[in-house]
Amino acid sequence: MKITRKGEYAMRALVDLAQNYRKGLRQIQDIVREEEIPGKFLEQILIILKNAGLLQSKRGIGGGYSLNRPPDKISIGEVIRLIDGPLAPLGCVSSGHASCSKEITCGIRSVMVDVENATAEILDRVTLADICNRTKGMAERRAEYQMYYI
Amino acid sequence: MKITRKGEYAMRALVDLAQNYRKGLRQIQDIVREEEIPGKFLEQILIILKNAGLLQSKRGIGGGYSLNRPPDKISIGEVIRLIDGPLAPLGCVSSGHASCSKEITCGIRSVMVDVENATAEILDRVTLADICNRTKGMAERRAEYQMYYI
DNA sequence: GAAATTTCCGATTTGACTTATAGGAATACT
DNA sequence: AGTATTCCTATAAGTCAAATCGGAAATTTC
Repeated sequence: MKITRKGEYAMRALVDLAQNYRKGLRQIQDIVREEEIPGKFLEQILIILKNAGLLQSKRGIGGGYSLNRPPDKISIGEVIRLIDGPLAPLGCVSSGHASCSKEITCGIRSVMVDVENATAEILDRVTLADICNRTKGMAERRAEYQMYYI
Repeated sequence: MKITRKGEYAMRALVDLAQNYRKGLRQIQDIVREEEIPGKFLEQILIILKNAGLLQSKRGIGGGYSLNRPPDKISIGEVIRLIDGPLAPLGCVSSGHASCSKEITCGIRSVMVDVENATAEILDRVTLADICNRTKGMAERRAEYQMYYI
């Protein structure tokens, strides 16, 4: 599995929206300014997220985006699968893929299934809310360090 | 982390060589025939593996390749890192990468570090010998199933 | 209802990288 | 000498991610 820039942008945007949950609608340009993501590219991404039911949107003046579920109900795994596809590092692992000539007896494949499961175990458990907390915790610890340094 | 075709070919070739460990040298064409890998492409891959010390080679008539270490001393992780690069699913996770603007406080990054560690945990532990055993075990179980089916 | 703002949509371009091929040089055996 | 094999470099071809462009549809404001 590879997380593309698209997937990274999606996560960053969602974390941004999670940090602003219940503060009304947030416009693309707000996110662009904060996260330094190409606007037109982000546009496409947000539409995907919206069509998948993760976001809610409104057009026109005063419009924008907001999370359609609480931040603790959206996992990173869900996002990455939506944007970048299956978590498996090898194509033949994903179901419905029949290219592997010796699929049934392929030992390599079975290892990659293990990797996929281990990855899913993590990414399906971590939510946007967790990311916010981690980020916050890190910022605080960093502030402490700065204190000592002075 | 994404495993490219190149990486997959490398693993397949190495497993092939592991299955023929201590049976003398094996030529590119032997592997090509068995594994259905483009010959000239495989050539480049084997050279990389050789230069990294995984393989031993000999030119001319009767030449070929063989593992330079026992199959249980070569891990899949070592191979993938060599061919396809770092195991992290996100660029900013790999050491020496300074592009992430908010690197220190980036919660996403810390999750990806977890994924990288979990992946490495598996891939660095599984060796070519393990793959051979898994493949063998699967083939046997498959044979049993065939028996019942008749 | 006209104008302004914002999301929505599709096509297209650009660039980088993976995949593969081509041609020959170096080496080793018979 | 001749043949078989690995080794090396260049380059073509194909694929896909990343980004841009231009405009359509919806919503609010005046």
